[in-house]
Amino acid sequence: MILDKIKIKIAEALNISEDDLVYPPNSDLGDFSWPLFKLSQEKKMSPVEIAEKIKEDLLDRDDLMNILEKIEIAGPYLNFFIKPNFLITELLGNIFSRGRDYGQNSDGDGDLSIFEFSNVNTHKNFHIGHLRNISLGDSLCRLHRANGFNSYPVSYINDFGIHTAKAIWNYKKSHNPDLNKCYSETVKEIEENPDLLREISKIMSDIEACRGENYKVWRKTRKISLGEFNGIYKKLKIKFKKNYFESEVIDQGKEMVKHLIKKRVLRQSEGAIIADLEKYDLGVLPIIRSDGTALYPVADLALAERKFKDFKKLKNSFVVVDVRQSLYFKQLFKVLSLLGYRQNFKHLSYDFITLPEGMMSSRSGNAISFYDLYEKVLDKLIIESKKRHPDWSDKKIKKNCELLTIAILKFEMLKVSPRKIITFSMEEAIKFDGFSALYILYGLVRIKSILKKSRFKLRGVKGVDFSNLKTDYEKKISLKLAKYSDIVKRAGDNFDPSEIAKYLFELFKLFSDYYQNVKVLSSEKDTKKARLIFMGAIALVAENALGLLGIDSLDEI
RNA sequence: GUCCCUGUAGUUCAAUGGAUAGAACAUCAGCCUUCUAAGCUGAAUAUCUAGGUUCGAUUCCUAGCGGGGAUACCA
Repeated sequence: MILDKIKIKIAEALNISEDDLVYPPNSDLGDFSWPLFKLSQEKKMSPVEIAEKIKEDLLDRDDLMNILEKIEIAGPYLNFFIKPNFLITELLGNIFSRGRDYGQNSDGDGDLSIFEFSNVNTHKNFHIGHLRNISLGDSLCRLHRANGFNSYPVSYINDFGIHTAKAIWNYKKSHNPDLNKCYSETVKEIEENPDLLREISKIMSDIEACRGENYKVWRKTRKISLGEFNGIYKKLKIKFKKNYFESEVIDQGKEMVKHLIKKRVLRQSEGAIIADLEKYDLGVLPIIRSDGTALYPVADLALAERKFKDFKKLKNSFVVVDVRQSLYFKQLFKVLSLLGYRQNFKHLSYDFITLPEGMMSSRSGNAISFYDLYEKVLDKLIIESKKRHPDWSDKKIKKNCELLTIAILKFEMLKVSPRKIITFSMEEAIKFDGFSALYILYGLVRIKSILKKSRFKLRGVKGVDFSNLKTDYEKKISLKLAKYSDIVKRAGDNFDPSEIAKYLFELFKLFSDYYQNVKVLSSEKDTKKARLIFMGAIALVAENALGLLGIDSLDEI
């Protein structure tokens, strides 16, 4: 915002587009920079010659020199330095007047968007792959909202597939409440004895027909799974606007399939029902198996229709699912467009989590469960926390560490760009230094501690003299704070929360340096006041940014 | 075979086509009578290969090589 204003002024004075101004790689070089390569070619003059001429002209312009401290020539670049006092005064005024909204924009025009994520399977493990999915989906939804969209999270739970029948087959014998174990045991048995598939098929058709013992067991085990999921959502503080279940849309989906066959969008082939999308270069999408049972798209078609019923005026329907299903969603969206849907469907893909020894899967039973990771991180934090705070009660330590655990886990999932594979190692996961949520929250706690000790109450920033904030640290941090809105925009446009995570880490690296070298509480009266307000601004921006990642801040660590 | 993603330091990741390619981890050496040392400071190491576009390429294009994924009845 403030930087845009300054940028525009400089660009106008130079009679160039503001996009021609870049940020120098190093802040010692300047705050904005104009590379002169193009101009020097056009004019057939050396960049230095041009730079000197332009610099002379600019120095005469009072309107510009009110905001600029100096202009320097560095080789083929013309570098501009903003007056720190001007920057800081404008910036802090802006931050405190916008408050919780600082950094947001209204680009989305309030368009209604929904983000479908979670996509967990009942009767299977909630593993760390789902943690990535949920952390990402939630953050993307928040980011979208910060960019002016009216966005809501919805969940879709697969409680109906053949995997439920497989889990139930073993559960009926073992009564093991660990349903994932039941599932993987059955998978193993089927490998040895493929004839079991007939029994599985019988269970599946009983579930579909809502009849007998199998259906009862399905209800019971489904409830166990959903209870577990809800516990995790609660811990992660994720609230969905709407919860969809495969079992609730499947019938409607079957009706739609009949209709689509009549409309010749779908047809029979090799005993199955398919959507032939060869002419769109999208291959073939199987919809109904040759034994008559439904495949994934049946429910997904109905789900799309359900969404439009529940969310009138829906403009964007986003689905957060891993990258392996890219082709599937292209096919599905094509079928929906053939059906006449004109809204924006988008698959937001991300790469999966692998283990150092290879792929993770519920099938083989080697997936790391959410709770396994959660407990390990929590235990480690509690041990450390007890060492640091012998005076804290066990209850306080536990509560604090639980909040920290969630923050750390979400941050780990979000700090990597969605298109990167995360190779998970438990050893790395329980280290918390460096680029981690703990580093950021720790810095924030230091700020809060200073503010608390100062007993200072902020009553607006109008008329406050910030000219005492003249250290290089303060200028660097101010520039960083000023760039926040650009980051929100970019992260939103790219659907990439890792930009926010990186931003936070960079901001707190600057802060840690500042903290180490500049004292707030012991500084002279007016300087102290200005610095306390400055601390408040950093905390505000940091909490806004953490909010976009779905992370709450703490008062003490 | 075809399509998609990907290749940067010992490892995990950065770098709107621009200046000396940045961090973190690990390793080594320092910093607590001073706002929380889960912190700070300092030290070594890297763009897969070959072309092309450009004043300028880690970034864009082409080919090759390596890794991962998808490719009709798994989800």
